[in-house]
Amino acid sequence: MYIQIIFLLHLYIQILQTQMRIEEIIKPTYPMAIEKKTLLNVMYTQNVISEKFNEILKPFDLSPEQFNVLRILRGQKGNPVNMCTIQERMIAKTSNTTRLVDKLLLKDLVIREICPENRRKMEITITEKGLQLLSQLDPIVNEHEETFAKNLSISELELLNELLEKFRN
Amino acid sequence: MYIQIIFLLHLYIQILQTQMRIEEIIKPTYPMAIEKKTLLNVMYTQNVISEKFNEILKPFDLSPEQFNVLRILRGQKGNPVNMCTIQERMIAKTSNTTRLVDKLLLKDLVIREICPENRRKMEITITEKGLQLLSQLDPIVNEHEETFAKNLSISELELLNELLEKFRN
DNA sequence: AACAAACATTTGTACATACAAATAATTTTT
DNA sequence: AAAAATTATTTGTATGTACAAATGTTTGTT
Repeated sequence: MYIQIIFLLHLYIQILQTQMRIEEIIKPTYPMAIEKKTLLNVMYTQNVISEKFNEILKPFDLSPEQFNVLRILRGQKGNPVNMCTIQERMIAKTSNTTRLVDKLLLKDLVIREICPENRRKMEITITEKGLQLLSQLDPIVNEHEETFAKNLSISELELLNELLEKFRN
Repeated sequence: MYIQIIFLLHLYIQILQTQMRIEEIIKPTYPMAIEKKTLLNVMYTQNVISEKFNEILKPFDLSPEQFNVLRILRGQKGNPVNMCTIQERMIAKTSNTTRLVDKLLLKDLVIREICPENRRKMEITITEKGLQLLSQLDPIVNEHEETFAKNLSISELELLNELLEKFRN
């Protein structure tokens, strides 16, 4: 099954930096159906991207989710953002914005205040320290994104986008 | 950033079943660079696949990881598998096979015995109940995998695989 | 045989997801 | 104005990941 194989693949991520076809990585005993193989390939590719992104954030002591919240806050250009807005921007399913923001508070990356107009609401603002951290990360994150695309031409990238959009219905 | 946007997209998964381009989903204020867009598209597509797979498993009270372990055990055709083999097949990084197997034990889907030849080792075997659960899931999981591919021709699928392999280096 | 090293698994901790329930403030209804 | 409904956030619980340390067993060395 693909989940099973996906994780098997993890083994190889650190070892192999060269381009490999999915069969070379998972070495199935029987030839895999193209349908299954494609699904696997999407899963695996996302995995590689996430792995690298985690490595980028690790030295900055940020989780991808914390980074995510900081980016949302910066996007508001200094205006405070309340919890439910952050939540909406992150996921439909109620993840735990409260606890994420707690962690950011401990690191002095954000400020949390009660909204004077509506005391149910909280106003979260990114601090100068938070902004500095993000600007430190900006070039690294941009480089990360561009690295993946560099092996494909513009028209190949466009084609890949089209195929992915068709694939997921 | 893509993580930020990826989760935003979640909002739309339940609402939209029709084919959409990535820009229509995330509605960026400025046109997104094709490099960033492609990365996003991979992340989002994996997300859609995982979501659907979770939904499939939920009525069976199985997590993807638990399903994964059961599949590994079935693959051994009745032979017991020890913890480190399961661990290897799942991930390089030491995830928590012990606690995953604990959960499966509670549901009587597996048996855990001390290996008589080497008392450090544990022998994990899938039970009849576990096998029955998997065979119930088989057609649903297969259908799930094939659904995604059905909008693409064989040559498009092959092309998608090639592009993904190039993309991740 | 005793000690160290290696191996297999378990346990602990911090953090994240997913979901449900609780709490508190505000708005709507009667 | 009081009760009900809605809204915003927090808290709780179960589960999973990621990583480090602890435990128990076997193997290798002297």
